[in-house]
Amino acid sequence: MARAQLSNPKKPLAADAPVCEASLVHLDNVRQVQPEVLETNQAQRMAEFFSALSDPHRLKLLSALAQQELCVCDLAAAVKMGESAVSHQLRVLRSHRLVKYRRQGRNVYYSVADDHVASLYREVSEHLNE
Amino acid sequence: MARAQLSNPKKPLAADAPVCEASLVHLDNVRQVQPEVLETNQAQRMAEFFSALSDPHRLKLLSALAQQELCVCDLAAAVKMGESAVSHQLRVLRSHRLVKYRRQGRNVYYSVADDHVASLYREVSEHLNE
DNA sequence: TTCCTACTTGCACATCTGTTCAGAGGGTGA
DNA sequence: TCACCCTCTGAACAGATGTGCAAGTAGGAA
Repeated sequence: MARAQLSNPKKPLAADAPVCEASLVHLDNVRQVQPEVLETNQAQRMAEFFSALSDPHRLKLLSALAQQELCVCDLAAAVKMGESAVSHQLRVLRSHRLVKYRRQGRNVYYSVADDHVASLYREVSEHLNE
Repeated sequence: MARAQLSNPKKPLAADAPVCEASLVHLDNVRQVQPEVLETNQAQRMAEFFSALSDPHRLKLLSALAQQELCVCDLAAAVKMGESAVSHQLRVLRSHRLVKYRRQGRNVYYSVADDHVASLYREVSEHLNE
């Protein structure tokens, strides 16, 4: 998942330190933009979310689950992965609430958690197909 | 970026091989879902795109650029990163067409490339704030 | 109970990622 | 031309990720 390397100890850069060695030129820009920069916590959460979607196998799993509820071994067969790998990846999706699951007898059935995934999917497809 | 480990040589799994050792139970499901599973190439592309957004620093950079066009050293100051690191990350964003840039004198000014990013941002915020 | 099946988890390993450092462009102005 | 500034790039490193294996858990059947 996304790394927890948010605090960069090097280059502390006081709030009004000069930028680019000699440039007072752009200091205004920096001051203007800085308060609008995504907060570290939120950036971290968002990065972790995107990170959950940043693996082709997980995307395949989601696309399969978007069709219908499936148990782990069916998923493994559908996307041609080992069951262990599927289980590992489902845990990632689960932890980001991208899928939900229910146990029925010996099987665990997974399905997509909500509609945001579908919207995201559409957005990205659009971007990629330009 | 996302790994290029899409072809898994283990567990080849012929199209109509039995699933879950003994289960003819779910074979129908697998057959039904399999053709709808995201194609490997597209899954790969999509994963790489999400991967570009899966780093908190890159998200911060984008949020800064969403405010206004900025040169590299201003960006570095705004998100408190080293300039080299910023340059490396901008390359990632650039290669996924999330930002565009123009050279003006000694500076290179970056800005967000299109509106999809904003939409994505909204979608994800919504999901995360539930 | 015991066995079997479906799934999960811990570990080790190979691979990938993001950072810093050092140095190389590329452009400006003297 | 040169010196300087801004930016980019390659190498090396630490840390993270995904996989298979092997062991473990949970539910159902005998």
